[in-house]
Amino acid sequence: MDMDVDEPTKGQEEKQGKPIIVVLMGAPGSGKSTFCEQVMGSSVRPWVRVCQDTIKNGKAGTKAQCIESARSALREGKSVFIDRCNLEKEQRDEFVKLGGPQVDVHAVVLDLPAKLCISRSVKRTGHEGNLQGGKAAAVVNRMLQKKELPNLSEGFGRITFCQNESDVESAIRTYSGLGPLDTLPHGTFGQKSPGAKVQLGIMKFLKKTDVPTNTESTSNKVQDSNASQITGGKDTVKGTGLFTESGSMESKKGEQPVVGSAGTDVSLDNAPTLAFPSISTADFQFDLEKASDIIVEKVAEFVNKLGNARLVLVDLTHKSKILSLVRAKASQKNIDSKRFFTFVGDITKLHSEGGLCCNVIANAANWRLKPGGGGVNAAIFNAGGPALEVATKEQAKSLYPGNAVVVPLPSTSPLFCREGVTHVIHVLGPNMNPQRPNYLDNDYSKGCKILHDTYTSLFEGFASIVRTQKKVFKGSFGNLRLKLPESKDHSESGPTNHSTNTYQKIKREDLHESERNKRSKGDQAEAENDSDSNASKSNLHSDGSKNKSWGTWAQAVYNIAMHPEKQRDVVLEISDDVVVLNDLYPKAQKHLLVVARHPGLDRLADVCKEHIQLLRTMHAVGLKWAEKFLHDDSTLVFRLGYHSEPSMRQLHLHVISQDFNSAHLKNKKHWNSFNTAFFRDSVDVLEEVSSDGKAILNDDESLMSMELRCNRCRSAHPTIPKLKLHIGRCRASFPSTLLENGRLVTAPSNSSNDP
DNA sequence: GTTCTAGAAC
DNA sequence: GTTCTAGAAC
Repeated sequence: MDMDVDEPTKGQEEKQGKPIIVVLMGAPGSGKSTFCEQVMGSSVRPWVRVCQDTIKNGKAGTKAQCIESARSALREGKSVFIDRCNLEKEQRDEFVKLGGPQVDVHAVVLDLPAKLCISRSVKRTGHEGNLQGGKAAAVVNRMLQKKELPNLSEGFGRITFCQNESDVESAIRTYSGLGPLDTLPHGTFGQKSPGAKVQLGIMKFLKKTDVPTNTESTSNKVQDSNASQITGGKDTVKGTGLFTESGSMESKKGEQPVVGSAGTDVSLDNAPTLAFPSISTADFQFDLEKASDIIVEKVAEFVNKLGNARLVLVDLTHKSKILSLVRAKASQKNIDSKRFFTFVGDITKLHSEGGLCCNVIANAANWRLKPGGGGVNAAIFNAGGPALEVATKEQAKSLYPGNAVVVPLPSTSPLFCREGVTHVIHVLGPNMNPQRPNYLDNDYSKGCKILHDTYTSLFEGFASIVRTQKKVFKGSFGNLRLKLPESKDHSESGPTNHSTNTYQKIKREDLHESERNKRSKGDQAEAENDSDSNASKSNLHSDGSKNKSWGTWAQAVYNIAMHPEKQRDVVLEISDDVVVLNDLYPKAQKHLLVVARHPGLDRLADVCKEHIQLLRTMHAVGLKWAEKFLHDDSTLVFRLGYHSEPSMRQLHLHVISQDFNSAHLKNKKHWNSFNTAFFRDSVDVLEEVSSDGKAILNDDESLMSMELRCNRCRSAHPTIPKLKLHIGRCRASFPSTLLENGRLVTAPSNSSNDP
């Protein structure tokens, strides 16, 4: 149903592979050039950066020059970044006009805090626009006053708003990941409050200093300062009537100086807030009394370290036993109810349905960090969408009980747009449910320790987010004198350095870099000694239409053919025309290669009439070896032939026994490359080349994904292991086509030798 | 060509 | 939870 709608457009777009023109918008210092560099540095799509600051031989040029340069790049099928401020609609109009049915127009808005842009502009020394020093602040300020945020009606197919570093990173990832034919969904992404002049993230902090003059209605204010429980949901309107359950706290809290604290409440309502479910007490069946003790103990430990940040324990129902236990114990411990309280509502809809702003939510995850499984985990992954899944994968692949992983939420996630959630912290608590992994078998001494660790990891993860946000804010608005209390511990460098990230893998590319350099140097040295060194870089087919470059790994057979004396241990036979060697990864009991030594003959496609004698020699040599093996084991059956499109450079004839009994035969391609039309029997190739001057090639990729059929009885098998099981037993005779024309090579008196 | 690994399929 | 495939890395 969905497919019917999606398929036609998708198909069209894939065929066309439309270039994209991305109009970047942002003040100097907003990171436009960095954005381009980062995408272009890792993208496989051809990108051109059109930068007005450098367009005239490295010097600043005109808008017209940019338009012309963009137009010509698009004509060549390249995608284009327009790297200039483009803050006003009029400045963008002509770039938008470059779009059309053949070109997709996107906007990426780097709407970062003004102070951040200014401080970057001031600091930079080698900026291409030469906007440095004190002038920068004035220029940036003036430009931002004229700022007109784009909208789709201007002609953009897609607009991405980035309001902080993590938005920018997410947008970079999105564009870096685009292959040459990929397209992105249309629409507006990442805009939090359309038309808002002040950014949400800043409002959060401005509130506190703003209070005296702030007349804005605080529609989100749901909290009575005496209350320890707040209820979400539209029907359960906020009011003192709700708080009857917390009567025991009221008397105690009443002693606190709450009068005149309304302003503080407003600021707290916008303070960094972590909403978390009770860990391990639902599906993992952890004892509620013990769990509530631990929650309260950990909250008491952290709540004062977090400045004005808040912790909120969330459950779905008023009847929640864990909520009432925790409320009671928190009240006994005199925990500040403004900084910690319980809340009834859906943790994925705290803002939209409960009116509670939480920038961080915790997830009671599973150890694989995968969606599903029901409960909070399923709900959060559902609400977070694919963006959460992807972002999670980037941080960690699994989680041990007691640990947490902080995941910055991309702006494309609905949780980000709708609920204002910037981070999800996955935690895995101890499990007391025998049906679930890591069952602790009622060992509560272990269980309690793990639950302690879980909350410690969770709250530390949250603390690191708070610290990072504070740092960004201080860096850009230091002159506003924030009233956020300092936290004691500055040793952690931020959420991405959180201890649980040890699961992250070091990129393989980095490890291989030096190795790769060594090898390519070696190849070069070798190529220089060869008369046909060009062939190693690009290779022209006989029809002249097709170029292919061979990877380093694909040169091994070629190297042996050219210098067999260097690799005597693998070579079985050397003549002027051929070398014979055992396939390094034989796909059957006997599997040889007869390799042509003729330079420039990379593959069957390169073969023409003049090579017929060479092909006959190769066939004769292959046959000789097959017969030798048959002499030792008459039950073997051989086939001689070529791959239509080989993986290894240099024409080679496979001599392979038809048992395919080998641990190296592992996948569909291995099987199908020897058992479909992709494999060209040597006898047929000889006929074709002598009559037509060239061999027929069946190099269609689809042959490699054909169903797996037995080479004798032609029965189909679902997997390689099952196929191998079958061919180990199948004694059916070979198909008639193989029995004709000498395609199969058997022992001379094979049948009479059978017992 | 292989190895590695995520994730689909069972 | 395990087996198997497929895609990307070299």
